[in-house]
Amino acid sequence: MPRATGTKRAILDAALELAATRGITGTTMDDVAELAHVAKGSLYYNFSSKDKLFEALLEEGVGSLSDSLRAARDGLHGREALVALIAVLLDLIESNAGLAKLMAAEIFRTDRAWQKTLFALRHEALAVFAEAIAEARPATAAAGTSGLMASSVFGAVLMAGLEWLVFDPDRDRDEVSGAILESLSGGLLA
Amino acid sequence: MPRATGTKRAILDAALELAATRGITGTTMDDVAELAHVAKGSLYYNFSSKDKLFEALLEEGVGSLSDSLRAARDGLHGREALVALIAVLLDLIESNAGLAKLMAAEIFRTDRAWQKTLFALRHEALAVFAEAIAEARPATAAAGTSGLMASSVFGAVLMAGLEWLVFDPDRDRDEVSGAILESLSGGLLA
DNA sequence: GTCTATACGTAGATAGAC
DNA sequence: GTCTATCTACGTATAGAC
Repeated sequence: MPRATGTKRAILDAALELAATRGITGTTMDDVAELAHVAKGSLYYNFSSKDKLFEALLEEGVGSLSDSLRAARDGLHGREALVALIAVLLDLIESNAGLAKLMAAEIFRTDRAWQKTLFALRHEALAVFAEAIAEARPATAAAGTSGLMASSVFGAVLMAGLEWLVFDPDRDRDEVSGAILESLSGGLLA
Repeated sequence: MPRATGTKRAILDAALELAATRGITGTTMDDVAELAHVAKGSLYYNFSSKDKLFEALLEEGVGSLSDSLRAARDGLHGREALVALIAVLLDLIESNAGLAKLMAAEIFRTDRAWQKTLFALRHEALAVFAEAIAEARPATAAAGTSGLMASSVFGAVLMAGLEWLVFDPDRDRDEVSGAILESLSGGLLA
């Protein structure tokens, strides 16, 4: 997602890099300022508070996640659409490992200032999966469980993807992709 | 896991309850002392530091997770073993939602004082799944991807389980279980 | 073994020069 | 729009009474 330049960009990038390993609460504004090579005052000029800074960060990151997923699904149907979504999600996790870690850490917290924002974004991203699942399996849609299955699939990709990037980065990407697809293809349980 | 009584128990319970929503860094020793109805001095008498307190908490929680998984798998083979593991994991998440949230938030952080402990415990729990997968699918074992598939399955159950407990608690447990099993049975991709 | 009181460092935030 | 300097509050940890 990092694209534009300027102070805001540098701050957001630094904040993400730090929070990916230390968590948001564990990341200080002094650390962010130092890594971004700006003074702390500039942080508060560009973002009114620490909460707003990280809300902006999550909004940008998770928002673009939904966009990428929608684009990947575009024009595809049934099994094809789901396979494409899984592949793109894994790509996004790989190229935004920091954001993925942050999401994994923050997604189930309910006490945050930006809770509503994150909830809405999370819902948007999962909805893309849920829609694809509902379309592929009308019975699931009727049972009202496509949302749960979307979480299940999303969780499988997220956890396996981060396992790979954090603890086993030398492994080949295709192996990871293959393992996820096999686990979701009934290779284990069918 | 909470079983014994006494000050240590009260402290651990309070710490878990708070950290489940605020995260560990966001939980203060003052808060823990207040909720546990003990003075802050008692915290430091029973645990030498905040880090040690939470290390003990994770060790107890994640350690018992591995034990429960091993017990569930005991005597079962192939598909049966995996279905049992998934069911028990969902049970454990339901009855220890706080710990599950904590795990989700901490599992991919690499800067913690207790990192080695948590890594080992995580590995132990995943190993139970990996062994069951390797046994059920020798081809997977040969390819060396049973660990990745274990993560994938674990992530599916964890994410769907927390989605249920945190955002959709009124839903029936069997629906959740069914959705997870279906997503892992190839209902979507086969 | 648990309490109260306190020391010490640090984090978020602001003021005002440039 | 960015900087330096500073304020204030709070969090971890300790000391010492009971």
